[in-house]
Amino acid sequence: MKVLCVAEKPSIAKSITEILSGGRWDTRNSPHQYIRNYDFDYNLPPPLGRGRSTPFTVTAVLGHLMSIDFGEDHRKWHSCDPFSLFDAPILTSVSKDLKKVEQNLINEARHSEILMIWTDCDREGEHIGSEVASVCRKVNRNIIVKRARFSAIIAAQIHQAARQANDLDQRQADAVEARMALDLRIGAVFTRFMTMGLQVRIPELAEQLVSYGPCQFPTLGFVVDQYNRVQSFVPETFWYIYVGIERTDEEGQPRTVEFKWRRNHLFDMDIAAILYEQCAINPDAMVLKVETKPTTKWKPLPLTTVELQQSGSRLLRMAPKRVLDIAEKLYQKGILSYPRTETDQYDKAFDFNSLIQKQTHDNQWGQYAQKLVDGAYQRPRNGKKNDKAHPPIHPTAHAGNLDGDERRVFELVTRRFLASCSKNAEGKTTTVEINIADELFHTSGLVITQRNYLEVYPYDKWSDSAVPDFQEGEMFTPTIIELKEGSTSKPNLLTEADLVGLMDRNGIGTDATIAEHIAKIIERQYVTEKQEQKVKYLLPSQLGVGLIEGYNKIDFDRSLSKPHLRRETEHRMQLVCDGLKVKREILNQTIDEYKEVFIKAKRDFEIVIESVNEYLHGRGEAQEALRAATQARRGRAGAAGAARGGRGGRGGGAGVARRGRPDNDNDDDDDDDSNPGLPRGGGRTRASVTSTRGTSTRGRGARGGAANAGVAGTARKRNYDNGVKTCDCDLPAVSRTVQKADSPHVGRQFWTCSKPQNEQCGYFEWANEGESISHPGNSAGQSAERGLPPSKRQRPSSRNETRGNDEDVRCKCDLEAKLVTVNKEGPNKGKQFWACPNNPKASCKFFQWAEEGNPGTQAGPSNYANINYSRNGSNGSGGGGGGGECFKCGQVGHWSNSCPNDSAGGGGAGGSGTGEQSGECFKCGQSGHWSNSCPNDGLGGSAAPNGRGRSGSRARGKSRGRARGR
DNA sequence: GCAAGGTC
Repeated sequence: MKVLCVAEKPSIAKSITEILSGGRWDTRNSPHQYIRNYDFDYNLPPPLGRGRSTPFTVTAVLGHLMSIDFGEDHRKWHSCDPFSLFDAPILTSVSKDLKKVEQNLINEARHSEILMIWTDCDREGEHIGSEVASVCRKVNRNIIVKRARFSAIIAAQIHQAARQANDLDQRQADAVEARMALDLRIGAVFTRFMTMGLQVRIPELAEQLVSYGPCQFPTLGFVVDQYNRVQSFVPETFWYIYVGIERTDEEGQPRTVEFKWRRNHLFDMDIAAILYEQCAINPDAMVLKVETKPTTKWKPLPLTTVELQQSGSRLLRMAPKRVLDIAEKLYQKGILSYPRTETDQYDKAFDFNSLIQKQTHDNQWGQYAQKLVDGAYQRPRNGKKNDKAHPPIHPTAHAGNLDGDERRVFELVTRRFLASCSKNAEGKTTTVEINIADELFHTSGLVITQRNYLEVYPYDKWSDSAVPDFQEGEMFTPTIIELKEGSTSKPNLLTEADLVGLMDRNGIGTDATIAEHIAKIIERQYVTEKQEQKVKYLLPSQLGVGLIEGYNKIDFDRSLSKPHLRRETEHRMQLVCDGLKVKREILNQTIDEYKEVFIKAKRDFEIVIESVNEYLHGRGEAQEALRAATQARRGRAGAAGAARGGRGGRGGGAGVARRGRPDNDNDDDDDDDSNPGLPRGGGRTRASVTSTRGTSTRGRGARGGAANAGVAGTARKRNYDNGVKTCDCDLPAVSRTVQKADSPHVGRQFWTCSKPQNEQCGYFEWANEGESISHPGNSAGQSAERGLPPSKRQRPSSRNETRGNDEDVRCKCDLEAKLVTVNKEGPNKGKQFWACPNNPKASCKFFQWAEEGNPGTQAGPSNYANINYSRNGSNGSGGGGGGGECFKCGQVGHWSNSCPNDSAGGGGAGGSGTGEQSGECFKCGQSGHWSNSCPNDGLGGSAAPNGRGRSGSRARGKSRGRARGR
């Protein structure tokens, strides 16, 4: 009896071998240069084994083995209507470059009785396992397939995984298969449609590939949102009292001690002036309090992939993709652990000592490592994430021979590792509070008592700033008392590090692919990089803004440029994993929805074309502003000193801006503890809320919305009378109006997230032209309770299936909660509870024990029939609007998946739809032929747009719809 | 010439 073990990658195959074999194995080459086969005997007990030495072979694949594509008929762009790709057959085959990997499996499986799958313990791993099984079964029908599950490469777990191997989880594999098919179909449909549509209409884009992807577009959406936020920013002037006193410090040097006003600053100059006058008339200061407290600067958490990319981008100024590529190289050289991990906590049995020991030879951090070995070591902090597959990124060896960027990345990872194995930095802060004419001012200083991890981690800045001696009760007269003017500062464009964080928080891409998506939107010329001094920002191109704004003007239920659609796909995959849906259901449901989105996009594509054209050529101020920014960037081409730093003008000189920052804000490090993409100065605004101006309109709400202050949770008009616009947190968005007189967008309204600044999701959207935003004056919270967001009513997701049942269990995201069974040993084992169905990154952490007889537990295919009923009802009550008709027959009152006129089209849903829906040539717009055989080809780009596309395509779309309904 | 996800 022989057991064939297959890991997801060669490194894991080797690690498993080292553990199971006890260090004694033979190795053979495989047909593939990167893969080796390891042979040894292992004592596999019953029931799997016979309790005696069993021949084991361990090998690996290189991730997914198969790839999918359309058949020959549909692979050529001009051979079919993009719409037909929604239903075209998909072929699965082993990729060309992986044929040798397949051959190795075939060779080994022929002579094995058991196939043991050792892929990573996640959905993708389960799918890769199913691919391996299918290849092996082709040559050995009776091979027994077992799945070894392990969450860390440690001996106890690996042995246990082998001995308790069970079955592959077909549901997880199915979920991945659905995701793959959806990504391919949706990506291909929209990419071909957009590319061919724009190429013939806009001469500059004649050669341009205009792709759509469910991750690409939301990524671009974040960049455009932030660009718009910067454009719409309205600086607001504030005033504050500045107090300074000259004192000699401990070294006998004179210095000015600056005191901050407790009120921070006020937006009302009159009140600030009155308070200032009182201080000026009676400037005697009395020291009320001198307080010294211990303070801690926390050491960094263990390093995840996302963190590595962000730190690398911020501290080393490298593109996230480059950081990851280098980490990958170092991993292959054997000096870094696996670099794609979501885990920021170490396993209990992790061997820190020997790893730290390896670094003691380095001439930069060797001494520090030795100190850790000699007793300064402290176990790393635990983060909250664990992918159960890989430990945090850490150095596995010492490397003294690296140079360039490899050296810098290795140094960052190693210093971070050593820092995380150190003690926190400790210090003492002294706060002095004084009173002048009943106004309070304070200053503080820091004395670092133990630098600890800071010694090895220079990326974190924490510096001494001792306060000269003050005594409680002491009286003095300040050297300076001034009324100063300042201004809230403009937000910056996104940096790549910001974007990585936004994508991570919104579940766009995975730790391994986030960087690729960013690189992709740059490659597609949707976004360019803009260097400003030492920081690189992401500036959307005219094409990028034109596309996003164009699509935003089309009234989709779920915008193509927002993260919701991707989140919905994730949610549905989870339903498949949980057995609440089957693959076919979510495929049908999702494809039907996208067909409707496509029909709408096609019908209204003129809006997108106009928007792109406007940004490329239009005379509007917003368009010219963007063109100017793009051209300035090109023209500058790195010219020194041209950049202004991105922040808006501050009225009060250099000192003002610093004064506005939160207390103790000397955290100038790489911690991602705020959302840098949001307008700065918000803390100042909030501080002023507590001022004496309770009835003043200024300063009550967030900046930029002075006229709308307090007008949160506005109801959306048009098609959503009962609904509200939601942000990316799925909370009611708030409206704001651009007021800056010199802004190209002045007077324009936009939607943004209602949360406090440092918690905002990054959502930004211009209100549509002509959209009337009513101001009922209710709070966002009230709105949320009363009205459903439009998505909830119109989206045919699983959320709606049981809508109307009062006993639904919903998580805090308002998603249908998933039922989970406790597997952990203990008194609750076997009990069920409800949890948030979102992926761990987006989870709201909802928890509720399930009770017996809870109707939610019966969710299953039988509920599927309710979808249509529920949807019809909500659709009707929602007022319908232009987008509420079935795409199959064109009638309102039902959706395509329950179309009573289905047979009218003849054939399958896709087949019939294809011919009628959009069967015209892209070049001339006529039906009866495809663009590659267009008889009107000679018309050229200039003739095509005139009239034909603009009025024609829209009118045709509608008439076809009606015709089908007859 | 399309996507996103693995990995090398």
